[in-house]
Amino acid sequence: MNSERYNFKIVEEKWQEKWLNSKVFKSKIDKSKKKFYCLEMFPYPSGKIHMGHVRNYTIGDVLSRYKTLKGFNVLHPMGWDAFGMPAENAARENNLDPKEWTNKNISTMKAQLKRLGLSIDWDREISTCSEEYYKHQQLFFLELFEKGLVYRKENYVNWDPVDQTVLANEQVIDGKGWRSGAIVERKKLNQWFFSISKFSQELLDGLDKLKSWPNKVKIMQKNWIGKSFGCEIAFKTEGKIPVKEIKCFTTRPDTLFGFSFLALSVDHEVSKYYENDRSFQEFKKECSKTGTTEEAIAIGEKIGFKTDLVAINPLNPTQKVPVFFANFVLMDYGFGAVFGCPAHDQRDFDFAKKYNLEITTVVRPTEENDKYTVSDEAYAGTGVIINSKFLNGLKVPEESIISTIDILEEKGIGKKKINFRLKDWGVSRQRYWGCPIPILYDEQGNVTPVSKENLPIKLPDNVNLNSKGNPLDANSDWKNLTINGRRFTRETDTLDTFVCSSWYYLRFCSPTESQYGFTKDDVDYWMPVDQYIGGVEHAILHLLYSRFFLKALSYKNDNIKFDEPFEGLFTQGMVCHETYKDENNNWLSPEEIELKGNQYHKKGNPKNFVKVGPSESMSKSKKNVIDPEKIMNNYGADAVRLFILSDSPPEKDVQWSEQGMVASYKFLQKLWTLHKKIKEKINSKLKISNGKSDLEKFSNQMINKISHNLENFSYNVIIANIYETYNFLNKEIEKEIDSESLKDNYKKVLTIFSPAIPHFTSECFEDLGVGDKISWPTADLKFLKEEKIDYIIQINGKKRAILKENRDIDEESLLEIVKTNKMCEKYLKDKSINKIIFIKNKLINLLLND
RNA sequence: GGGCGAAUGGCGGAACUGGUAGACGCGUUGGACUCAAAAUCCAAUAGUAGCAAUACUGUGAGAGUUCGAUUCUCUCUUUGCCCA
Repeated sequence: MNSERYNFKIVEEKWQEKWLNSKVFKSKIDKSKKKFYCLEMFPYPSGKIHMGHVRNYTIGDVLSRYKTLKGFNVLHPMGWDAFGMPAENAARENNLDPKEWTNKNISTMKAQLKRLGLSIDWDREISTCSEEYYKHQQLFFLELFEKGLVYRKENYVNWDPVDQTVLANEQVIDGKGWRSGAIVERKKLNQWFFSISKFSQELLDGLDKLKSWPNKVKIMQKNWIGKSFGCEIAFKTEGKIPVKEIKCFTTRPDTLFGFSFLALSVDHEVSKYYENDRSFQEFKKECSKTGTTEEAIAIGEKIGFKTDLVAINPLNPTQKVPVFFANFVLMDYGFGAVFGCPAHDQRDFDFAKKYNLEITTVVRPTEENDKYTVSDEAYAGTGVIINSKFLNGLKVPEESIISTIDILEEKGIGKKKINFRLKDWGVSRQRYWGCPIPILYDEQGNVTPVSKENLPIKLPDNVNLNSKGNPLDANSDWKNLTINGRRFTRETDTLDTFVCSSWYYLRFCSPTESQYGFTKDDVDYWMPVDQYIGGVEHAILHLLYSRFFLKALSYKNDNIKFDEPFEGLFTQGMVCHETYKDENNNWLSPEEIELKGNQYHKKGNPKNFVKVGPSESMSKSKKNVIDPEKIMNNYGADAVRLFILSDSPPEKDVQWSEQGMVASYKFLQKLWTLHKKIKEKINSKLKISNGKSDLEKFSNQMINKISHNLENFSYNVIIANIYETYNFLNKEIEKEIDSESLKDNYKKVLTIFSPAIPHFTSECFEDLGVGDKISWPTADLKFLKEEKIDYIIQINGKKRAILKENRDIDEESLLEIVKTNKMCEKYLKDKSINKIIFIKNKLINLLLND
């Protein structure tokens, strides 16, 4: 027997070079072919790739290769999300240039991705930190500015005092900065905003059209947009200060008779009467300690500052309640004012308890009796309205809210209103390593957009990153300029990196176009992305921003003929690994431990036992990472691809297992041995004509299975199918087989294996000398139908036998066979058949009279 | 607290529209080869009873629909994710 080992090092390198040199993955517009745009979320060039990338890009690669074989014109590009804070931080720590640091990482990671054997059109590579990319982004900014979709406003932001930057809400975790861990403060700054909220309704409606998106993601976006139906109410006020009316938005106008206070944001215009009030200023300071996230507000203690005003209940004018400033009211929700109904809102309840305010129950749960009152906690459920005069008896919520709004509208007190939770997107970042905002300020501080012919506004080189705050602001050479004798200063904030990733999918269509970010022709052909693949952690922001950005670009622009960027979305699960700690609770990496018996201990230290923790997403901080490069060096790219696909469905988390990895590696060795045997048989030129052979039947069924599983992203099952095929062929090869038939079917088998293990199958094709121009085989239907079928024989619903009989056998004939069958006889003896359930080509169920 | 999902052998997981539960892999056990080990190959592997054929039980728990439920409906438990 041929004992030649499969040398993945030589084979993989050889094919990767071939693919690269002959540009097999280069994509061109070809209107005679159906296109398929496969896009994976592009990586941040942090240094080297991690297993999450391996998984993400392997999934996309399998799909791209499959679609190519199916005859689609496939666009499968890759680029770099190259702006962002880590470059700046790393550069500062090591006294490097962020650009150099980033480019070095890009070249390392690019080599690693090539090493994985991805079918990427590298001619379309883009990097968001290149001028060639961001100059278009600056133009888009100006375009949106002209359309009135960009504006500047002073706003409270989450301020990270350590990183000296503004954080987005999602960058604040438990009131702390996501990177620095510093307690986040509230600070007022002038910021640029994109009017995403203008598109709230459209973004919501668009979700219905996204048929191939996971429902989960659509629901998350829907909740994020947060459409609520309610009512705007104007409360009359009285008091020492000259405020006569305060407007509120509420979703629960039906609880107006439970009104016991009015709460204002500290930024509400009423606050101007308290500017010189020292205790108010202190209160305000206290409020700024709470973050601005909804969660921080919900968890934090509710505090208030009583004003000199009282508000009058519009439905009950004799009732006058105090007006507070409160830390749980945000200026950008509704009108920065809410009415408090403690009995039916927990937050209001906590507040009322603290300040000893009245708590009037106005909703009674249906199952409770007349004596029901709210006592220990607020009741926010369904029921009927009580203690509310003319509202009494209304069903909550289906009747009560609408009826109350009608009454309020009739009386001219309130107005029906729809409110969205989605807030405008603050895009200013006080950072160096980002896309400069193309805006100038004259000496009076007036905003002047940079004229388009002066783009790009390039980031200056050689900045001092060790200055406090924004390095661009400290760089006066760059910041100050004179145009026609007039002095200007540049906007020194840069754009949120989410802006860069909000349109990169368009850029891939026209990666070298210099006039505009993309051309109509390119985008008309390639867009939308047919399949987008990435982590579920981007379910809300990145995907919502991308959807918005396309809407903003097509706003007042008829050139863009599609309104959603991503037709299909697939979110893959994380790669997990067990975690290890030593006796002192320090994290240990898998390389620092070894197994003796069934107990792990520290390498070279058998007495230092290791505590094994749960399997968690690989992260540097927990040291449970496996370096893909090492793994690829040890086992090869195909083996890694095989393993990363095999163990779990792609949408679920997968556990990294060294044993599983080794098994995949060994499998390819076995497959190579089988290949050699098959080659030998093919070359033997044996001729046997025996009609439909088992081999033909099997390979056709397998084509059907693998095609089906590929369409459904059941990639783990495909790997099982590959193993099954091996098991079958390994037995079959011991028999006498017709050489032509073997060759023909084996080629098909290699083809359907090829999306998963492309180097290996390319080598096999070459080794056989059968050429590499292959296309996806179609299963011949005549082989899918077995002429003998396993019929399930049930008696009283219990399986009693399986009989192999002819296809399409009728009920009577099958019944006769069953009656005379040894296995079934004993059950039928002395019984009569009451009813027969017969499912053609499946089963027969005999119900007996007992 | 709300929303969405999940629960199948020792483990990861299969099972098309209700119709053979446990494909495939890992692990484990036994065997072959070897002076020995590794590697490789072969076999067994849900549980219980039995020498066996076989029988019974079994897809988180409990009910329901059905000739038949891992699959559909309801209640509960545990758990994950997102929002709060």
